[in-house]
Amino acid sequence: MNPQRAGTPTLPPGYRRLSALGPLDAADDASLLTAMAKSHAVRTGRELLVEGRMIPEPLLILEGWAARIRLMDDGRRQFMSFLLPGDLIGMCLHRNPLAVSTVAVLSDMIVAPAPRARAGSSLAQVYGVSHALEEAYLLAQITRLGRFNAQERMGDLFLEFHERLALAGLAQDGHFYIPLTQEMVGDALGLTAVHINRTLRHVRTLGDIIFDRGRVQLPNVARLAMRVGRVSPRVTARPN
Amino acid sequence: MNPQRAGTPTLPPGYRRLSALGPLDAADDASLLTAMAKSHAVRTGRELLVEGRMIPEPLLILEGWAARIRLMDDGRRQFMSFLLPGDLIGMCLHRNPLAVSTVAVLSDMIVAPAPRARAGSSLAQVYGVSHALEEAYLLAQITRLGRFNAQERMGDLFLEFHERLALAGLAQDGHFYIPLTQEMVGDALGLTAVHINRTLRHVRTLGDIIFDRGRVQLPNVARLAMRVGRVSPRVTARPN
DNA sequence: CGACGGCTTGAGAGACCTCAATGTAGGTGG
DNA sequence: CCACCTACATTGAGGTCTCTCAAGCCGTCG
Repeated sequence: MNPQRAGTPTLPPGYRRLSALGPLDAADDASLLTAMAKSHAVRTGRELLVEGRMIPEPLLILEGWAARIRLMDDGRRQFMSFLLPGDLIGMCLHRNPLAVSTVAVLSDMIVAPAPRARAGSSLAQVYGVSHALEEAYLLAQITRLGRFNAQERMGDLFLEFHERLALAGLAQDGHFYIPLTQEMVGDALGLTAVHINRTLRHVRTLGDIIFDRGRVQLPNVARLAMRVGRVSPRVTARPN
Repeated sequence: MNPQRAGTPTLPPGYRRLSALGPLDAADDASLLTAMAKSHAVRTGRELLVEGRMIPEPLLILEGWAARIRLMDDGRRQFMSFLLPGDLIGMCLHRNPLAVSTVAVLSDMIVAPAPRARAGSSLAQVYGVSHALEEAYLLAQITRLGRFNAQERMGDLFLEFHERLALAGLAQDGHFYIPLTQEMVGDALGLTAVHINRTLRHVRTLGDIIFDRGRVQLPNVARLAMRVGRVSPRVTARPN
């Protein structure tokens, strides 16, 4: 979708996804590329934000996955949302902000400082769209947990992954990779790892989802979407 | 907390709550009062936003309750969050925004057009804090649905109500009013009305929660918070 | 008075959980 | 190359939480 500049190395998935959200003018595109030059790696298992602590510099994900998680003292764990390439971490509208959730790194990442957007700029517009999408995904997670059964939850979540990864160029033909164990899927869906395993077997026999050691295949995306009644979130009146 | 101006009628709960989030300078306070003069009533059952439709003028709730809800074609319903006096409806950071959820009016409301905040103003700061709190409540809802049992969900939700209503001056001594039926509480907590009823009986015998036709009493807020392990969300480093 | 919405209660069913054992792939050290 | 370890996946048996269906009750309103 975005023609690659001559002489530049391959653009990272995070850039692809962000620029897929809306047109960036030359100045904003330049500041994005400048920020990307200052990118750095973060290793699996680290924490980018800690609940209740000050939020450092906002970040843009270029590669890799993170998740907003909550831990309870008895060991229960809940994944509240996933942060994928192109997503922003720690963008905040007020001063002295505290993180409302911990952000844990799920796979080796490359992140860049998120360039500041001037009010009304094309970058500000893209940030706004990204932010609205993030909220839509939170709402989707709430309905999943509140009113879906195990099978529907899994189908809906994997469809969301497919949709989001496709925007970053990381999914083709219903085929993609997620850095999650069955236990982690359970922590996202409010289910136990054991029940995830049984549900996976079930949806595999249905031909809906094949999940093996991180590799996901959705043989028939449209049929699965129909089956779980999923509607993709739209946040702008005119498609970008 | 906010001394009442001589000659003005009683300030509405929405104003109290909003100004409790942070100091407003004279100019912003004035624009808020101006906006409040243009307030109007909205009746129970109406819809302020419809999922997938354009968002009209942003609103500030002065009195009454609304909820962000999602309906499924088979009749299942999920309340994703509640909007109380002082909350904002339809504030958005990008152009041509579409509503990501329907907003239904739960009790007769009084709403005012939300005054525009200039970047960096005291009002913008308060809006930012309000927005961060709203996100924190969404995250709390996710953990409730994902990892809490019926009793914990109910305790946690009612503690959230208590906390939020207290900011608007609408709760005293663990005693307040919510415009919800048992069925609606069920739709918020991802449970059936029948199970809500049984859970209510249980927590009443424990002395944790008494809920009768909208009136809620929490005889021992601290003990209940301990019992469900609730921590109140904090979104700014220095308390306002 | 009847009708209605909401609340209450019972009995049985189903979805999901817990506990526990076994299997499997990959990594490390001898 | 094999032995071992670890993390993850798989499977079984039994238990619990919550749901479904259904009936009865209560207060309000016409």
